[in-house]
Order: sequence, then structure tokens, then C-alpha cells
Amino acid sequence: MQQQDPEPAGETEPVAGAPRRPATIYDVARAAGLATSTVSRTFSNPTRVSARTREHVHAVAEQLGYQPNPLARALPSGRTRTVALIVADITNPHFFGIIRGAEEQVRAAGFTLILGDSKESPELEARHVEQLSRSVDGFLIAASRMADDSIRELASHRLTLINRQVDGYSSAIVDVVDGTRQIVEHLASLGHTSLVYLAGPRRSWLAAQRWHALRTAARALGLTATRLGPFPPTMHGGGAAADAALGSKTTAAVAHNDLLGIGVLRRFAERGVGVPSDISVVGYDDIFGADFCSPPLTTLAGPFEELGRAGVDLLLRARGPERRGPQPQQLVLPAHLVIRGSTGPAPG
Amino acid sequence: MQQQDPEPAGETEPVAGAPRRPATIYDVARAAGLATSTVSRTFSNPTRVSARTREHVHAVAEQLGYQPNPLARALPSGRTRTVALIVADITNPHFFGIIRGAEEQVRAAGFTLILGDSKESPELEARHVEQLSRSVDGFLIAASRMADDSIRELASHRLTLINRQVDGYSSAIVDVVDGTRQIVEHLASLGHTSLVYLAGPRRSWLAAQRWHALRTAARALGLTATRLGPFPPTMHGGGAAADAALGSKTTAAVAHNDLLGIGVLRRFAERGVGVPSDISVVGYDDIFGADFCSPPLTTLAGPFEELGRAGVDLLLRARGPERRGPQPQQLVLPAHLVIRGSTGPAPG
DNA sequence: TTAGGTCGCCCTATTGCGGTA
DNA sequence: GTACCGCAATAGGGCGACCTA
Repeated sequence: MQQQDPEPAGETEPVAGAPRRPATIYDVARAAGLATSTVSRTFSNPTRVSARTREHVHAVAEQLGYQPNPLARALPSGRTRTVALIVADITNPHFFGIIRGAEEQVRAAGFTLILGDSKESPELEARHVEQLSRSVDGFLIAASRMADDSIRELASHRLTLINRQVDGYSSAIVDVVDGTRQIVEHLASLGHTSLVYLAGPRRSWLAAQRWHALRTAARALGLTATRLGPFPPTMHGGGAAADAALGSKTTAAVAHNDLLGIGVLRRFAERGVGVPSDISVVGYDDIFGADFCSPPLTTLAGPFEELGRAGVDLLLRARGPERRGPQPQQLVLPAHLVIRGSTGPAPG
Repeated sequence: MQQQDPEPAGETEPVAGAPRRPATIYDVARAAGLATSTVSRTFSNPTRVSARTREHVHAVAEQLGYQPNPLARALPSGRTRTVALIVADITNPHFFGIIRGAEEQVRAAGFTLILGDSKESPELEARHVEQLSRSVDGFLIAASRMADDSIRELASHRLTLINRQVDGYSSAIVDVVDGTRQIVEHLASLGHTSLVYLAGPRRSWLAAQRWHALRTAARALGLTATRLGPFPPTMHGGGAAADAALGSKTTAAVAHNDLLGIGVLRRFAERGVGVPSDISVVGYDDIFGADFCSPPLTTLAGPFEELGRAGVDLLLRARGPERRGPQPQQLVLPAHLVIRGSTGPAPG
């Protein structure tokens, strides 16, 4: 090891000013005339040290610019005060809210956020988890593409899911069933009697949920529902999705997400199909841009930042005093339909 | 903690199957009949171990499921194999490309990415750096809002800047000067003789560069250039910016970024101002949405993912064998103008 | 007894130096 | 002298056990 320090014949480091080697509890203890353990307790268990001593230690620490080394702290305890967030696709604006919310809450708890992108790959997702397992106190997985069983195989890791539910794990999702019902009621009230679902990735739990909810709600209201796809959940995927929707002769298309929905709108514009005069389009997520595409997209908005924050809370709470097993919580946050120009009365 | 189950008088750990305590070099060393140092070297400095021994160690390690503990590895060596990326505003889609590129490259190098949001605050930025300094091998700061001197005070940390240049530090930026020239030439060729710059945050280095480049290019081509603002670089800020632009009687507005530009377009639409018939609008960044707002936004696109990747490369290369001081590199990547519907011939 | 303080081992890997063929 | 390998110090702090007024 050898700190590189008071060496005159300089090596690696630049300028002056900054202290070479960061102060440790040893330095603080020596300067304060105390044992290192006393210094340690001052920071990690302050009640076990007298007020006088505590202040003294703080003063000396401040003066020396001492800051506990998080690594040294984490090594024996196993607590890294770090959380990993793994998202299915970092380019999808849908995740930005989740990332932002999680980052915020993680910081608020004095933790650090590690970010990983699984690029829609369940394998990469699992690899991420394995590689980070020792460096992290827990995982947050948003829109996991792993199969339920694969998730269970990771059981030994502390894990909270976002927009995915698996028995035995904490999760935070937006209310797909109620949200989807809002979509279908809206379309029904506009006189539509049939709709198509432009499906998302086969491995997406959310896609399955949405389709299921759509079909159920449609039945309840006497509409027919058809599933087309799957399509890649990107703007690019909207081209094929739009054409498929046209082929189906329906009057209303519900896209798996806004990315796909906006892609559909573009394709319709290219082909001269009127929205909503010829066909209505609905999306999910209310992503950035859904309000200024043309026509603006009717979509199901969810509290995604809150989802991120709640995910962190669930994860961190699991370490609480009552660490009696996982006691998983399945949180469901409300969604609400944002009606914009892409939906209108059924033609004819 | 605690899986919910079988342990009778159990303590911490769960189920069957999984090995209780992860294997350490001690376990491997014992099983292989070697010293821990040999095992350690097998993984961290393979050439210093004979091929026979190496294979033996690998075999034993494999069998025991041994994986080096990254924390324990980092403590004595000081190398955490982790990089922190700090962005000025995580909600600005502009950064997504950078984040994605950085994440990709960091992973490719076998490192881990920590993400921080400074919320446009130089103080928070500095705090981030301080708090993470011990946990990270280096920092990537995108669009830093810190003053040059504050950045220099962080000198002891390994640091690479994205979209910001400071003497003595490595950086990767897009070519503002040339890019801005493209904008001005485009406007000049359409017959515009005056333009306004709708300015970004006062503390943004980029905003200063853009204005400077704009003024220089305008002069060279005989256009007048006026700066208005600053405005918050958000869609919301576009309202005031649009009104200010109208007040100036100009025929062309260059917005600090696309977020602001799209906000301007919306406001113009509300007020019945024709774009580009009454006024042309240009943005910077070519963010998600710039191609489907109405009218689609003419904007200066840059290779942002590449910026993220390059930033990581510069940072990691700094640790190379020739660790002769920082030897900073200032990388400048080309920008190109994407012409869309928001710019047209000057009216009249 | 209790509050304040001290000792010394724990965690897991790295690495300089020295020893053995 | 050259390859290999092992000993033991080191990194920095947590924490239980024990000691003193």
C-alpha cells in the first residue's frame, strides 16, 4: 500500500493545497488524546460518549478534515449504504421519473445510487445483480424482464420491484387495472365499440397486465378487444403497429406505451390517417413529449417519481428495527387518464 | 434480512442450497494448500504465479464459488473500480444520451456507475464530489455549474468534464463554435439579418460559450445579435422567452436548448405567432421530442452518447501505465445542424 | 450501578520483503 | 540468480468485552 505521501520527490499527484493522505480515526484519536474506539463511537454510536468528549472529538475531526472512510466502514459490517437501480431501458423516457425519484430518496437517506441498464435483457439483469451483490445493500429493479422464477433465484438479495409484482417481494406499481378501466371507459363514452391493443415486449409483465386489464374492462363495457403485436416499445416500432391497427379496421388503438403511441401517430400522419377523426390513439405513461406531439396524446399518467421514491422506501425500510423477515409490501399507486387531442368520437 | 424461514434456532441466514458465507481467499487457500497471498495474486496479478498454480487455484475457486469481495479489494488498494457521473439536471433529456453512453462504457471497462443529480446547484455538485470521493476512482461532471476555481479546489480528485472546459482538466465537449456557425449561416442564408439568443442559466459555461460563438458568427456574417434572458432552461421557461423574443421584433430566435425552444414554440402557438412565417426558432441538443413537436425544431445535434463514452475513456485512461500527472486532454466532437420546420425565410 | 473509556479482534484482500528451490 | 511462494503488516473503522471511577 504505502500512502504516497510526504514524499518530496513527487509522483502521481498535482498541485499543493490539498492534504496528501486523508485523516483517519487514528489521526483524530492521537490529536485528541483518546483511543480510536472512542472516536469511532463518537460517529457511529454517539450516545455512548460524553457530551464533552463528543464535542472535543468533533472539533479535532473538523480541524483535521476527517471523514469516515465508507469502504472501511462497509467491510466488516456488510452495510454499504448503497442501492442499485436497474432499469429495463435507460433510453425510454418513462424511466426518467423513476430514476429521478429514486435518486432523490436514496440521497435523502444518506445513501448512494448505482445505476444499471439491462437493455431489455433478463440475462444482463441477472448479471448486474450478481456483480453488484457485494457492493450494495439492496436492489431496485424497474420493469424487470426476468421470469418470476429467475427473480426468486436471487432471493438472497434484498430486492424491491418497480412496476412488477412477484409474490414474496416488495413492489410498487401504478394501478394498471383501474387505469386501464379509465381508458376503456373514455373510449366507450366516445362511442367506440372495438379497440386494439398494440402489445409491448413478450417478456414484459406490464404488457401482460395491460392486455389482461384491457380485455376485462372491454368485456365489462361490451367492447371487443384485440391484441396485435408484439411490437418493440419504441417510436420506431410505431410504424408497424400503426399499419397493423389500420388493417384491423378498429376505431381505437391503445398502445403499450407512449413511445409506441407517438410512433403510431407519426405513421398515421404520414399515411394521411386522421387522428382522432379516423382512429383514436391512447398511450401509457405520459412521458415527456406526449403533450406536444401532434395531436397531443391521450395517455394514462402515473406518479413515476413517487414510484421511485416509494421503491427506495420499501427497500430501506426492510432493514428497519423489526427486521422480522421480508414482510413484503405490494404498493399500488393511482393512475389517471390525461385526455388530449388523440382521442375523439368514433367515426361514422 | 432474514429470509422468512427454516432455521430452527437460526440467526441471520436463510434457506438451504446457497452457501452460508461467501467463500474468501482463506477458504480457497486452505482448500488449495497455498497461502492467501498466492490466491490473491492469482486474481490480481496472474503473471506472478506459475501456470500450474494458477490453474489449480482457479479450479478450487470455481468449485467453492469464490468471488473477490470488491469492498475488501478496494480498501487496501484504494481502487474501487467505480466512477461517479454527476449531471446538472437529471430531468433534462439532454443528459440521457450522456448517461447512456457513460453507463455503457463504464460497464465495458468492468466498472460500476454511480449517478448523482446536482439540480443546477454548484454547492450540491461539490457536496456530491466530497461525499463520494472515497468511494470512487474518478468523477465525470456533465455541464458543471461550478466556477472554475471551485473545480480547481477539487484538484485532488480525478476528474473529467463533459460539456465544460477548464484548464488543466480533461474534457469532452461538442464543438460549440463550429456548430453555432452552422446555425447562423443557416439563418443568414434564409435572409435573416438579426437574431436573439434566449439565454440559459447564468452559471452555465455552455450558455456563455453559445452566446459568445453566436455573437462572433453573427458579426462575421453581418447579422445583429442580441441576448435576452437568462431564462430557466426548461419548457416552462419558454413562455417568458417567447414573449421577450416577440418584444425584440427579431425574425429569428436561437434558444439556449431544445427544452426552452420547444417551450417557445408552444407559446408562439398559443399567441398565434407563425413559425417560421413570422419568426424562426432554433434550439441546441436535438433532444427526444425535437423531431415531433410542431413545427419540428431545427436544432444543433451533437454526439452525446459518444460524449459520455469519451468522458469515461479519458477518465479511465488517466489511470494508465503512464500515470505521469494528469496530462489532460480536451476533446472536441463535431456537431451538426438538423434542419426542420421551425426555420424558414425571413418574413417581408 | 452506570457512564465513560480502553483493548483488541473482526472483515477480506493487497503487497513489500524475505525465504526456498 | 531466477521463479515462486509465504509471512505478516496494512487499510480504516465496528463492536463486544472488559476496566475504572
